[in-house]
Amino acid sequence: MSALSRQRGLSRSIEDYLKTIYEIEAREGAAQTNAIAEALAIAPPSVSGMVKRLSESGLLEHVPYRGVQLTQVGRRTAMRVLRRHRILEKYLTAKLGYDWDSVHDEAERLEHAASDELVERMAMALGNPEFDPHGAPIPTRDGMVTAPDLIPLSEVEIGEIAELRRVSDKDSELLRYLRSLGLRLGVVFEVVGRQPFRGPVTIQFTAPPHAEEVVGFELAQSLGCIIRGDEVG
Amino acid sequence: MSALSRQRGLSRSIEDYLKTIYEIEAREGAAQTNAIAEALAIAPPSVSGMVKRLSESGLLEHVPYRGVQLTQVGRRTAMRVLRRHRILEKYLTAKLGYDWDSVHDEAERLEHAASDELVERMAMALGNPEFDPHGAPIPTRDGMVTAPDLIPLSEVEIGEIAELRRVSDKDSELLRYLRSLGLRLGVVFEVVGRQPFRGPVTIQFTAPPHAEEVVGFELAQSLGCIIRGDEVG
DNA sequence: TTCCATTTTTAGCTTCCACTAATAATATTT
DNA sequence: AAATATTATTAGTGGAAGCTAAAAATGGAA
Repeated sequence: MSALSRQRGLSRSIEDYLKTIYEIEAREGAAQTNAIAEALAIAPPSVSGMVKRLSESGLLEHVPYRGVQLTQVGRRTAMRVLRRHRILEKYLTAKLGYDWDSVHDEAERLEHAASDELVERMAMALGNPEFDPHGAPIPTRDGMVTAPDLIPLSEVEIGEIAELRRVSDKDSELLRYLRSLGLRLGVVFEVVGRQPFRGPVTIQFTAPPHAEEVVGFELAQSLGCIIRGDEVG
Repeated sequence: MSALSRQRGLSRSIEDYLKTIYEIEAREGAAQTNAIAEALAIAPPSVSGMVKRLSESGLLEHVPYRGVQLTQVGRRTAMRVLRRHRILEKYLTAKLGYDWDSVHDEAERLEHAASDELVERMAMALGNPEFDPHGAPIPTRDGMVTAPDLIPLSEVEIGEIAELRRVSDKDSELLRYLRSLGLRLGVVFEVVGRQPFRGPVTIQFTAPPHAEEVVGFELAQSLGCIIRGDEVG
């Protein structure tokens, strides 16, 4: 019985690995060593070592040279960390005046120190929110997430009215840029132009002053929207 | 230039050492190895090792076989940690429903993860409180503490009216016991009995229902009071 | 199929920070 | 002053988690 099997005593590192692996797995099916290393900004051999320990303690399964998948236990742990992170982000913005571009780093550190009790108290104080300030769904206490079906802005057709529902929380410079464009969660706009060959998307806000903005294709891919219906021709 | 000289990058361990050394030093003039070890619940040789590293990086001065004193830099750091801890305690009790007996452990972990910015936002949200939930003074941003002059309950004379102003935050069982006696901060009582030879102190609350309680000498030593004036004979 | 690029792993080090066992220095008592 | 008790330090170890350099496995291209 390894040292990992303490009650809540998973190290900061391990929590970070599990959370990261969960995210990569959700995106790509399995998490490869290099992808994990890059996401955590550490060297690949360090990942190999940790993966071995984590699989020995039953948190994930590892097919050498293939990749890694969380076990039930691993996934549940990852969800707990993710819940902590997202509730913290929500609390910090809602109650302590943080902006969506500054909240990630703070939550990143706090998620390893905050007890489940604290996080549940925060959730309570917030009225059990379903989404964090970037639109990411907050897992429930029993580890369920239900992400609404969103469409990347890059795939919204010309003439459609869409609402911004989700952005990535990772890059704070990008988040500041989005805010400067008026792209906050819940904002509604019409797609008025789309250049071919992965070209930029032009949008026009439906609310006055109906500003028009141009968004690069890559960025547009990362913006999750729902369609609000077509404009009346 | 050692690894310690990073911006805010003092490890959790180091922050704990500095805070603990500050507290012992405040109580006893200098912090001895064994006292530090006991306070941190680690073995004395571990302290010897860390003390060497800390003194090499200028955070404290060490006279072998004598003890340890913080330098200016070390003291300032300790005060920052202490400020973080106490504001966190205050915030958690004031805003998130924690009790004075459960708040210490949570703050103990968060104090190493919370940024100064977060702590200042909390302080702001609280109206810049001067005391934590146990009556300990919160250091200012520039590292000043002014502790009011308190008298241990064990030294309050019979017939004097006193107000409870400070308790230790370390032992949560004890804090629950105090609460069960009605001994909260700000409560006012008269000392109606004092047994000699370090015997118990009997108090009677001035507020209805004027309950009488008996407090052991050791406990009475740890309760900080201010005298509110004598009873009118 | 053979070769090359990519991806992963092994081997071997380093730092941090704890531990135990043994030793040394200081303080106290006789 | 000698003997004892207390206190602190050295010496050596261990685990967690990172690193680099070198080797190995895999998969795609020639």
